[in-house]
Amino acid sequence: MKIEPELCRVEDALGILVGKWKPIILLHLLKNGTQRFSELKRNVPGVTQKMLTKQLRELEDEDIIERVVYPQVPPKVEYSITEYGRSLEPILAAMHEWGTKHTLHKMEKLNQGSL
Amino acid sequence: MKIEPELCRVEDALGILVGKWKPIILLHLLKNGTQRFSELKRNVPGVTQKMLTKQLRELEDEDIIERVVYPQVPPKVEYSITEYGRSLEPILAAMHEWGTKHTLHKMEKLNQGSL
DNA sequence: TCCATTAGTATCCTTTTTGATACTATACTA
DNA sequence: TAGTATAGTATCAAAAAGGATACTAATGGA
Repeated sequence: MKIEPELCRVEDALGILVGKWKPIILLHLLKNGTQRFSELKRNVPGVTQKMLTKQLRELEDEDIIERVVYPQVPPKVEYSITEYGRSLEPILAAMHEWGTKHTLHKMEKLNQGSL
Repeated sequence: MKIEPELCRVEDALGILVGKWKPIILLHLLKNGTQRFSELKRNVPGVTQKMLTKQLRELEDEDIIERVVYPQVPPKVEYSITEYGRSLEPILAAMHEWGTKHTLHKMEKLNQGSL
């Protein structure tokens, strides 16, 4: 690898993905396309309104997702991945793949421990 | 992408990389090979002993790095990436690449704002 | 004898992140 | 007229992460 630690930009990508609910939010938007706030809330089990709002705002601030407000009552707000946000997909896919292997790796380790 | 949000293992990979000093520690070990504790401390500017120890322990617990203690005084402890830990390299590389583009993206955005 | 060296711990403190809960506006419906 | 629905805020509390500082053991060297 030729990443010079001094010029490292890993943190930039990491910073965007870090947040208890961000990966799952992104996966839902990538998989299902545009979603309303309430749909996301249903799809992200356990998240509170406050946290969902916060994570969405942070992703929006980084241009990863787009927020569209319809001027009506009750409110309607739709969220979707931006073109730019879609560029995170390979990273998410790589992490998912690695994570899957890592889960196995840890299970093997546990089994060894019990022999 | 075919990651089902319900079966998502992104968090596993993310969890291992998250920690204020972990990426830079990993990059140094990947680039320079085995390093002593004191070398890492020099190479990771700003880190305290406590944090360096903590992050190293966490990486060790996940089998990403290996710790070898030499029974001598003053102590000598060497850290190195494991084979397994090396499998994170593509992810780090992808994040670095993305992060580099993201830095540019943000600069463009700032410039637009000042027009 | 005193000091430096190394790889840590121990303690206390601050900051950041996350969570629980209650509250809001406004239109539509029963 | 009371209740429902939506996308939030506000406030307070708890937990997690990070940081500052001081301390330790044992050896070699001045």
